[in-house]
Amino acid sequence: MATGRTHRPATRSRGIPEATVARLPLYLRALTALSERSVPTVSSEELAAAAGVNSAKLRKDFSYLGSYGTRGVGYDVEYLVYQISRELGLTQDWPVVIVGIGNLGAALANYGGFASRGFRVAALIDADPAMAGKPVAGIAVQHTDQLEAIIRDNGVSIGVIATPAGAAQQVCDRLVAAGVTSILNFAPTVLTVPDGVDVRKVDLSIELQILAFHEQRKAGEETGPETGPSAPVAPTTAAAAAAAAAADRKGPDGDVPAVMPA
Amino acid sequence: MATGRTHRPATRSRGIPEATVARLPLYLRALTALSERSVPTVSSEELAAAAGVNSAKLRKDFSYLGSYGTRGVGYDVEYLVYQISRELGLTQDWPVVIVGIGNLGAALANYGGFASRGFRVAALIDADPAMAGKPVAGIAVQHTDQLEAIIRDNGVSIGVIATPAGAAQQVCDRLVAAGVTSILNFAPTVLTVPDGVDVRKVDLSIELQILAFHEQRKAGEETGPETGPSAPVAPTTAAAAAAAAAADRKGPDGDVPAVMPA
DNA sequence: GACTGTGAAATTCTTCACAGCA
DNA sequence: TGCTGTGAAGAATTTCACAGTC
Repeated sequence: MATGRTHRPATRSRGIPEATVARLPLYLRALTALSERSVPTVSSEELAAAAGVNSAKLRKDFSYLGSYGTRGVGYDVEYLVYQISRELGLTQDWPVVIVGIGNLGAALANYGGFASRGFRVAALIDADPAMAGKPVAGIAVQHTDQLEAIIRDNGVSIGVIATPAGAAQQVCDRLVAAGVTSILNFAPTVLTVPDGVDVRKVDLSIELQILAFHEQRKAGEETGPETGPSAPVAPTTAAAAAAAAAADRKGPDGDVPAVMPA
Repeated sequence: MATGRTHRPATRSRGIPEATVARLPLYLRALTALSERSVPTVSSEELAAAAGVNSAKLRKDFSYLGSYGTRGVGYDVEYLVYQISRELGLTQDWPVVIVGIGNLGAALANYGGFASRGFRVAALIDADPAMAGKPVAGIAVQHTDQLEAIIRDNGVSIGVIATPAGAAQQVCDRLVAAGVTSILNFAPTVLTVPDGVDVRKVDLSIELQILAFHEQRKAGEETGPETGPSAPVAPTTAAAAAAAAAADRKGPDGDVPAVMPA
């Protein structure tokens, strides 16, 4: 994912496997739900069911964090919430900026889960001058010109990119230059970043395509190969490709005005 | 993921690894961009760079599809676009319904990548009677009452859930009962589905938490353990947990009832 | 007796390195 | 010569199964 070097020093220091890290938020969510219901302890079996994984995997995952359970009893919910939160770095406050306030950016700004789990929306940034000053989710949108100042003034290290694909790399470069070292990318583009910067991407179109693959397979099993569940279309390859590429250029929000050549 | 049996009978030929399937959309996107620029052929090295993977992996991935390249030359762009599209089931038309037309649902409806890559938004569905009839992305929102009829009339097999977490399982059950067999879930909940139904989830909060984990580690490497990049907060564990759980219940869009101030 | 923690086996995924073909 | 296709090695992840502890 990163660049050049011998991959990343990555999951080395504490030795928590990446796959485990990716599941910790899942466990945390299930645990907070239990905590809310004042459930004092859970077994690996119960918690695993709530998190949608199997219990052996969960126990193995927790074993990387330490021995936080009690044999014959289970895990103390509150204690485990704390330990996982700490491990994930959620006991501190992470200021986040969202760049590109189209439909998606607005949805993200309004997303309750942001504000409450250690993340604070420090600023909303858009390239459209007409957006400047408008309140979205109670926060006034600021112009892209302010990007570097906002990052530095707020000590922002996490940036969310919800711009059209065409603007994403440029925005990314500016974020990184200003000091951001983690990026969540919603634009359908591969971002190039220097070593030491983490990028995670969320791509709606990709997820749907993966579903389509499995869906097609199901259909094929029932009715034989090459049979679709609905009106088969078979568009001209070139035309479809062009349309898809054009759509990508519009960005996650379609043609909604967002950040553009600043 | 699905059946209790020995998983898939692995119908001889088609043994494409899941990891490979997940990358095909990435290759497809890079290829469509090349196709648009009328580039006739690419080497594995070039295409891999464009897709953000390494070339050995790409060649291995393609080897599961067949031998579509030419030694000493590379891959024919158009041909590969077609082959991957076919493999992913994108040469047919997939009607999709989006349930939950809040900020996020509206963003999804407006997402250009949906419409152009084999997916067609067949309907937008919301539980709020006030939303019924309102046009979002050019499509009139329909009430949840119509869900089953819509699914059946349109032969929908893929559903997108963008409702609050509390409604997600119920919506999921109805979708599945009506015939949907693939679900893309944006609600921060684990969905339970019968065998044969695929669920993929997209969770903004989880992605951010994973970034925070790595971010924390970076900070720790520089300045020693337990040092934050910003104002450390250390909230009461129980309070934080309750707040987080409460936020989840509000759903991906927070508590905003409907479409943004368009 | 119940349930965790964990070596070891099994499986999946990635990378290497080179044979083989245009 | 240049680049694909792929066995084989290596790494990561998942699962098994059971010893250990409360």
